[in-house]
Amino acid sequence: MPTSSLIRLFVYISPMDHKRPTIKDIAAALSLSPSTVSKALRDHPNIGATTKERVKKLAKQLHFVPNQTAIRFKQQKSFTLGILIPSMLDHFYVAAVEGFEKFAYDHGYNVLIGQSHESIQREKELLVTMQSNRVDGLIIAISRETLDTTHINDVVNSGIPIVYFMRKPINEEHHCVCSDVYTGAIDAIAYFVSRGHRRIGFINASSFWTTSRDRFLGYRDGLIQHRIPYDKSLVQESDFTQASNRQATRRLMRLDKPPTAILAFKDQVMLDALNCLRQDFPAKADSVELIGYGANPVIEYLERPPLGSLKEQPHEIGQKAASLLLDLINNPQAEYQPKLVKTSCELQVFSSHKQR
Amino acid sequence: MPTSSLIRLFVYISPMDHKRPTIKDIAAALSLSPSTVSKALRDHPNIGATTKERVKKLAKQLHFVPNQTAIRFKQQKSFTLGILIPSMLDHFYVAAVEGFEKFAYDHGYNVLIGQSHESIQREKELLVTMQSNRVDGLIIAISRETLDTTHINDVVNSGIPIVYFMRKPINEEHHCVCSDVYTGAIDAIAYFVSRGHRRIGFINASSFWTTSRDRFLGYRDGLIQHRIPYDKSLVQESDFTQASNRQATRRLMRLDKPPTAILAFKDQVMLDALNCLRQDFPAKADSVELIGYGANPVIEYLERPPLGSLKEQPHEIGQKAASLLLDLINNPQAEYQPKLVKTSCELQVFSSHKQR
DNA sequence: TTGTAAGCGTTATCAC
DNA sequence: GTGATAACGCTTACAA
Repeated sequence: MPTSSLIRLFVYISPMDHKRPTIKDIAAALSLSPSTVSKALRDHPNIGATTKERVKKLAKQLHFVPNQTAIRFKQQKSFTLGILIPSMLDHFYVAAVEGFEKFAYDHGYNVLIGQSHESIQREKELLVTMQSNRVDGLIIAISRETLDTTHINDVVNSGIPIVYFMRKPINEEHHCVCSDVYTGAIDAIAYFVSRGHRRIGFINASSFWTTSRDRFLGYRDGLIQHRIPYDKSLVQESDFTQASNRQATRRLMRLDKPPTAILAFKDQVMLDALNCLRQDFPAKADSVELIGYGANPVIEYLERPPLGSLKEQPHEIGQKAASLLLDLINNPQAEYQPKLVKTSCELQVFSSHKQR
Repeated sequence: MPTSSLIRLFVYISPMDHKRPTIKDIAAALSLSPSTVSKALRDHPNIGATTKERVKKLAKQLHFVPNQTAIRFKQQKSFTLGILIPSMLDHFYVAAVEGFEKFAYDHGYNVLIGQSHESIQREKELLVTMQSNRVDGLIIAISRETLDTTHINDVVNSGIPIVYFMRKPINEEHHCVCSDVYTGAIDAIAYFVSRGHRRIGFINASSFWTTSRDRFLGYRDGLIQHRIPYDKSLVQESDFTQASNRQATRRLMRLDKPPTAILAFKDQVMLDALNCLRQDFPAKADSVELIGYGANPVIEYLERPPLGSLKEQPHEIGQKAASLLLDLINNPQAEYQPKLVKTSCELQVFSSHKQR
C-alpha cells in the first residue's frame, strides 16, 4: 500500500518536535515490527535483503542514530572504559590516554577520563563516578597520596576488572602495564659510566610504587655491573613539585662528594634539577650530566639540553592496558593470574651531546 | 517481621554472583516498594524520616550505587556533555577541558572528550559518536581542515545545543566563547612600540576562524593607533606545523626590510620562530623580539625566553562554555540569540626582559 | 523470514 | 507516607 506508506513516511520524516526517530518509528513507517528493524539494522542473517535495504534507506533518511543509552541499559553493559590518571598536564599520561582511547574506540568502547590531581580524595570520588557509570573496566595510575588501596580493591571485588598502569602499589599483586624502567636505568648508568662518571646520583619518586623500586633496582644493579659501590646518600626522593625537585638536587650537590651525573625519575624532575643546578651551583652546573625518563618534547626547545632521556612508549602502554582490560572483561570466568606487561624504555641522547 | 527480614537481608547482602544490588533488592529486603526506596534515596519530602534512614543504611551496607545507565535511559537525558578539541597535546585545550569538566561534574554531568587531530573526517566520526551517546550538548573547537560546517549544523538541527569555543567558523553566527585576542594584539603592539619597534611582523593562522580575524584586527588597529602604516607583506599565515611556522618566519626575515618584532598566533608558533631565528638568522636573532599567545609553561624552562606572551584563560573559557551550554540545555525553548563570551588576554613579559 | 512479548533499573504519576 | 503501574528504546528468546 504505497499511499499509506507515504503518509506514514511523511509523519515520521518531519516530526515537529525534536524527538529523535526510534526503531519503533522506522518499524511503523515500514509496517514492520521493531525486532525486524533492529535485526535489519545490524545485518542479522535472518532478515531478507530487500527488507534490510528498505530499513537502512529509511534509517538514513530519518538520520536515525541508535540510542546507545538504551543499548547500554538493555545489554547491562556500559561499553565504557575508565582511565584514572594523575593529570593531563603530563604529556606522558596524555599519550597514554590516546593509546587507550584509540584501542577502546576501535572496539566499540567509550572512555571516561578521570584526573586525580594527586589527591586520594578525588580518586575515591572518581571511582564512585566510574562505578555509577557502570564502566566495564578501569585502568589506574594511582595518585601520589594513595598509600592505601582499599577503595580500589573494593571496586575489584565488586566485579569490575582493573589494570594498573605505571604506578602500581608495591604491596599488591595485580595486573599491570608499565615501561621497562629497570633496563632503562641500567642503560643510563652504563652510558654515564662510558662518559667517565663514577659518582652518579639518583632522584627517585615514591617508594610505594613498583616503578620507583624498579628504577632503583636498575640504578643499583647498573652500579654493580660497573663495580661502583652503592652510596645511599646519592639517592634522594622527590614528590614532583618544583620545590621538592630542587630540594633533592640541592641535597645531592651539597654532599662532600657531589655527583657528576644524575638520573631523574622523570624529565620534569630533571628539568627542575637542571634549572636548580644552573641557578644555585653555576660553577658545577656544566659538569653535571643529567638523564631523565620520558623524552619530553619540551627538551627540543632548550638551547643547552640535558644529556639524554629514557624514551618510554606511553601510547603503547595505553593501548596494551586497554587490550589486557578487554581480555579480562571478555573472559570474566578465567582464573585469576596477575599479568605484567612491559614496554621498552630506550635511551635517547640529545644531539648537542652526540656531537662532542 | 524481623526474622523474615533478616533472611532476606542475608540473601541480598551476599549475592553469590557479582550482580550489583538494585533498588528492587533494597525494596524487597526492607519490604518496601521500589518507588519508596527510590524516593527515600533522593530525600523526597514525601518519605518518612525513619524509612529514609533504614533505606540509606541498607544501601550503604550493600554498597548500592545508582545505575546511571538506567537513569539516563529513563530520563531521556545522557547527563553527558561532549567536547571536541584538536588535540590534548596542546596545553591550552587540556586546560579548557579541565574547566569544562569541573563545571560539568559539579552540575552532575559527565564529559566525553573527542580529539579531531585536525582531521575533518575524524571530526565527523566523533560527532556521530556524540549523537549516538545522546550527549545533551557539545562544545567544539573545529579542526584546521573544517572549512565546511554542514556536519556541525546537522547536529544543531537535530536539536543538540552547540557552543563553539576559540575556533569558530567566520561565516557562522553562533554561540562562542573565546579569548579577547583583539585587545591582546592591541596591547602587544603597544608594548612593542614602547620598546622602539616600528616594523612589526605577524604570523597568523587560518583566516577561516574568527579568532584569526580578531587577532588581525587587533594587530592592524594597534598599528594605526601608533601611526604605523600597515604593510601586507609583514603578515604571514601558518598552519602550526613546525615546517610551516619556520617557513613563515623565513618569509618575514627575508623581506627587504625584515621586522624587528613579531607577534605570533600562539606560543607554539613563536617557539618555532625563535628556533628558526637563532638557527637561520643568527646575526639578527637577538634583535628580534617575539610575543605569542598562551603563556605556555614551557617558556619558564628557556634560558633566553622570548619577550612575552598573551596569557589566556583556557580554564575559564572551558568553564564559561559549559555554563552557557547548560543554559541552552535547560532553556531549550528560549529564542535563538547567538551569544558571544570573551575572556581576558593579558600580556605577560618574561623576567629576563623586565630586568633590562 | 517476520512478529510477539518480556525485560533491563529507574522514576513519575496517580491511587490509596 | 507509601505503593502500583507504566514508560523510556532496544534486544532476544520464542512463537508463528
